[in-house]
Amino acid sequence: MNKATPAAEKTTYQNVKQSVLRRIRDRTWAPDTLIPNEVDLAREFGCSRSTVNRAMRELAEEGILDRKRKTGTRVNATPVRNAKFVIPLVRDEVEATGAAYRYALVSREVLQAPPWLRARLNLCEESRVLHLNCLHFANNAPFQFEDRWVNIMAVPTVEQADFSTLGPNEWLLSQVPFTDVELSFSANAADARLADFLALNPSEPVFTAERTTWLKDRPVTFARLSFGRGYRMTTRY
Amino acid sequence: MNKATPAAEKTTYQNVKQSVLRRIRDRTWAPDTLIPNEVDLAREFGCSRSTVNRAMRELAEEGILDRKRKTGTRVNATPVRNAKFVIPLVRDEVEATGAAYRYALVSREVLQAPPWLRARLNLCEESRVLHLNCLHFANNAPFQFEDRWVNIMAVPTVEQADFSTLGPNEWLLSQVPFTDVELSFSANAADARLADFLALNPSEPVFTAERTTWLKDRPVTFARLSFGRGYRMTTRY
DNA sequence: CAGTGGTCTAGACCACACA
DNA sequence: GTGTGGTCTAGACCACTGC
Repeated sequence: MNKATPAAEKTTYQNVKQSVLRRIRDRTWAPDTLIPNEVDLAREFGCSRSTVNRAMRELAEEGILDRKRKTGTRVNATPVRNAKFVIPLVRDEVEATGAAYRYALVSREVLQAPPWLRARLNLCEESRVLHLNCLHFANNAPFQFEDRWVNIMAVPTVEQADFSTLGPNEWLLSQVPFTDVELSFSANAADARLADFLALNPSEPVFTAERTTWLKDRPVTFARLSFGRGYRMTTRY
Repeated sequence: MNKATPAAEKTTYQNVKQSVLRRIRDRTWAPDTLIPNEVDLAREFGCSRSTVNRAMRELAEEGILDRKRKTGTRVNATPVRNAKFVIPLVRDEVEATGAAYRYALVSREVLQAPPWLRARLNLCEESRVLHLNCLHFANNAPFQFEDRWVNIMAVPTVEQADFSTLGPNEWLLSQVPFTDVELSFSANAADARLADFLALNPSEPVFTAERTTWLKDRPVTFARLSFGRGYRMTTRY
């Protein structure tokens, strides 16, 4: 095979994406412009329609283009960019920084679901829940405080589980499937207990994540994760 | 045409995704299991390999599966789920709640880039930047304070732009292309100025987003967006 | 080397949305 | 009706990677 005389390279969907992005950037196709249809683009780029389709579909998923049947494809004027965040296990997040991960169980109790939780998870009045408080450390400094509630009816085996060495998040992930997740981030002031656990000053700001998961309309668990001082969640795209 | 006797439906990639997810949930394919290859799955599902491929590719993108050539496709033991956040314009975010959006320019000045900004954006010493402070209101209550810095060398026309009625974010989006974005969220305490602008108590926690954008290695702008009391960023998947 | 996923093709039919 | 994107197919070649 003669590598010095390469055959005409095929146009890939990546090529098409790059070309389209270039035209958008250099304003060949300004915002709100209607761009040619897939058949024409395929002819122009010298590739099949499927290749163009994949390129355009991905650009639409990324929020760059807006596609509609019959109307055609338009350059999105306000690129409502989708930021993707990777939500790792605490253990992985800590170890990724090179720090040693340590987990500790703070408390564990089974009780009737309190009203606020019943409302949030849509539980009936006599629902029993497992309530856990845990701490996750990075190099022995508190990294995350986990306040977790598990719906026992949805996960009966949770009552027998031993959470003294393995965190509930890892346990649940390996034991319980889920279909839906709601994730919410906010900034809150540390109360006395939280300040204590995370070694913060009272009312210091705390980055908070709340996660609720369901298995087909059945609530499984609610967790409030409070992060230590200086935590940032970062992404690039 | 007899609709009562529908032809055998074709298997779609959505069907395949659902089937695969079901098998993962009911532990037919437990975590870490190696699942059949695309050719076998196509035969089993009665569809073409391309259809299976698309289903599996999307599940891998979503973090459910882990795919490797030669090795095959494995069920991800720790579903490092990718959470997608839609990052809209402030205007759209406010108006989506039904509130009236209002924008106000607080201050505007051209100056030498301060050292911290030079370091952050990798600017040379004599770089000039436009510094803007803006407020975004929802029903006349402060919603977001925007502290923005624009690299004039990257966007020369910004010096002539009028930001008294249109926010810099909207202006930049419509005027300047970009290739890379870094986005970072954190919780911070309000300083006196911020408390003033956002009608907060001093040192109250503030949800903060910082966004830096580049156009091919050339830094374009850095913005720190501080949100008013009670702000949440939420997503479902 | 051989098995797996990654991609391209050419053609086909369909679903939607606008006129 | 008609034009657009959405998807499926059957087959092909390629690229990576573990043996």
